[in-house]
Parts: sequence; structure tokens; C-alpha cells
Amino acid sequence: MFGEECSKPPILPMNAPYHHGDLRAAALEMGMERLASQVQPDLGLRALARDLGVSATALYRHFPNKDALLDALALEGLDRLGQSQAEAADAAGGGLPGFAEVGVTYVEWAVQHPALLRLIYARVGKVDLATPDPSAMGEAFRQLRKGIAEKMPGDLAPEERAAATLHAWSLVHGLAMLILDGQIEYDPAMVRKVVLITEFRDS
Amino acid sequence: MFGEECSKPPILPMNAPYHHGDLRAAALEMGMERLASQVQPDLGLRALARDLGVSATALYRHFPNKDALLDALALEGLDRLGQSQAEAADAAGGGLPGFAEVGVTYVEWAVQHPALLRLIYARVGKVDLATPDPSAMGEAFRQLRKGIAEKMPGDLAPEERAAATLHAWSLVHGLAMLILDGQIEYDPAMVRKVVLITEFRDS
DNA sequence: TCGCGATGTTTATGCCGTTAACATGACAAG
DNA sequence: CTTGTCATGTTAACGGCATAAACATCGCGA
Repeated sequence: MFGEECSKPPILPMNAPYHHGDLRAAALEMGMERLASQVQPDLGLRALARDLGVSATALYRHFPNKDALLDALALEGLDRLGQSQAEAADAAGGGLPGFAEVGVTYVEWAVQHPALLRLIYARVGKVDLATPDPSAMGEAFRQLRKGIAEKMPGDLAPEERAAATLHAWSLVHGLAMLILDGQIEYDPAMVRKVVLITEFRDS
Repeated sequence: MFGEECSKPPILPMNAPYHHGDLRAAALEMGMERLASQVQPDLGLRALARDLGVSATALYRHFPNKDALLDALALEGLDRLGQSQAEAADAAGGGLPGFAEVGVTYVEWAVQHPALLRLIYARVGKVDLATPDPSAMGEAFRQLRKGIAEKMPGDLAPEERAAATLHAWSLVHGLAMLILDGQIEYDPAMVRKVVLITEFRDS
């Protein structure tokens, strides 16, 4: 396979319990690394398998297809995003300033994890919402939305509240996307200012 | 090629001046058709060529590569979007209500041309902004931004004005993207309400 | 000890974008 | 009218991709 003599794997740890150890985890880890370090990461099954020192089709023992692997990565990213927002909400304390801080955090997280955020929305756009599909993907996103709605302060009427939540989410998402697409340069002060325009004009 | 007898093209018009007539225009037209009628259009060179009744590599006489074809389609879409917004601005008259109407129009256009809007932003994200690249793509987008900024009413300080413009653009873009990704259902009344939250709170 | 199932490999199929070599046919120069 | 040239289109080929099927290997439990 690799050479005529010596052990099979080149430099890999010898304590591999199975053939590889834990290929699924290794693949996800490598995928997350690429999403974190590259702007347009190559997440092809062959490329991944190659750099994992494994044959081209080995990953099919752990994922039914490429989409499943991408979904798993997007799910992990969604979890991290929600976590960052929860931390920001706690750190800022409740109220209007806290809510604004959650929005700013969304944009900053997007800037720090551009490829991952893109993957998340690329994948979430392909799940069928009508079907009662409790796939982790849809559920995680429902959680994210719920989190936003819950942190929304104020004593508005339910309808106004829904509109305000949607407004806030749209604003930070659009701002993040425009920055990621290079349409506007990232300026933390500007981001904060733009987000606060809405939040602090409230009543 | 097609048969042993009769004319070469199956049912195509006989008045084709050249081999095909105008393959470039035909390819772009078919691409736009697919972008308009399909959610996830197949814009592969082979698929396009196949349905155009032409060999797989014929398009390379008119486009250096696939990206160039996609860029041409995105450029056309960008032009149509700008046109829609200009019309909306005129129809609504100036002032704050007119500006809000431009925003609503952006979202509605996105809903009516989802694949095309996606293509636009997918392509515009790949142009290098730093380089003095006066490619039609970058120029068209600068025009779009300028249009938004110009229609922005009010007598704010320049800095406030910039922030408000960015705010408005982010809001409608984010709203459009969330609808396209199926995160929120399209409701014209809700869209209008959400957009107006900002515009009309302006003192 | 043995075998079975999980994991990985090999091989193959059909798609894709892209290139190079060749064919065709419209139009201009002679 | 002839001829040549260039734009346009075709064929064949290369490498890469996702995926499937058949085969190989190894850990672990009966």
C-alpha cells in the first residue's frame, strides 16, 4: 500500500484500535479545520479522504453521501453559533443593550467563520420545511430562532414583537452576508452603529 | 450526425446564417429561462449544450469557461434588478415612503427571481474588489449601491447617512435571503411592516 | 477457536469541465 | 468564379468528481 516494509500507516499513531481509529470524527475535524482556515474550502470526499490517508471511498462507511457529511459540519457550526450568541447574551445582561449585543455577536461570528456560516445557510436552504422532518438540522435552526425571539426585550404586542424580531434577524443576517460577499468592508464600529440604529430607536 | 438523410438540424429554423445562428445569445437566453423557472437550475455547460442541440464543447467558442457564462447571466440579472428598483423609486415618488418602497421592491424581486438573486450574490462574492478591476460585474454593483444611497432621503449628517443606508440595504437583503432559504414564509404584508419599522421611525 | 460484522480497498460507471485536433462553411481578396 | 482564411462547431481525450459493488481485513463476541 504505502511501501514494501515496515508498518502500514506512515506516521499515524500505533494505538489505532480499528483500521483507522475513528475516521468519522477525523473527517469532521478536518472539515471543520478547512472551514475555519480557508475561504473556499475543498470539502470533496476524495480530497478529504486523500489528506486523511485513506482510500477515496472509505468515508461511505460513515456517511451515506457527501451531503450527509456537509450536513454534519453545518450542524456543528450551527451549534457553535448558537453557543456564541448565548454567551454574548449572558455577558451583556438582558434588556435592550443585551439584545443589541447578540446581534453584533452574530455579525462578528460570521466574519470570523465565513465559510462555516455560508455552509450553514447553503445546507439549511435545502431541507424541506413542510415535511415533519425532525432532522437535527431543522431542529437546531428552530432553537436558534427561538433564542433570538426569547432574548427580544420590551413589552410590545405579539404581532409587533414578531415583526421586530424578524427585523433584527434580517438586519444582522443581511449585514453579515454583505460583509462576507465583500460588498462592504468590515468595520466593527460601523457594525455596532448600524445595529444600534434600530435597537435604540425603540420607543 | 442526426440522420442519414435530409437536413442536418432536426426542427431548427432553416434561416440560420451561420452554423447555429447566435449560439451565445441562445445559451444566455436558455440560462435565464432556467434561472426563472427552476429553483436549482442546472447550468452545466454540457447540459446547456445538450438542450441547445449542440455539441458539449461548442460553448467554449463564446465563453472562456463556465464561470464566464455564469458571470454574464449574473450581470444580466443585476441589470434587471437595478431596473426594477429604479422603476419602483419613480413610481413611489421620492421621500421616505418612496425609499421604503424601493426596499420592499428589492425583497419582492428576490422572491420572484430566487435562483437569479442567488447567482448574483454567489458570483459577486468571487470578484476581487481590491484590484482595479472594472469588470462589468463590479461596476454594476457599484451602480446598485449608488442608486440606493441616492434615493436615501433625509437631512442627516454624512456619517449618519452612511449608516442608515447600510442599515436599509442590510435589512432588505437579509430579509430576502431568509425568505429564499425558507427560514421565514413569504408574507407581503409582513415584509412591508418589517421594512417600515425602520424607515418610519426616522424622526 | 471461529466466524461475523464493521471498516477499508479496489474496481468500475457515468457525470462534469476543459483542452487539442480536426471539420465546416461564410465571406473577402484575387 | 476561385481560393484562402477565420469564426464556428465537432470529436476525442484527460483528469477529477460522486457513487456503487465486490472484495479484503481485522476486532470482538460466541
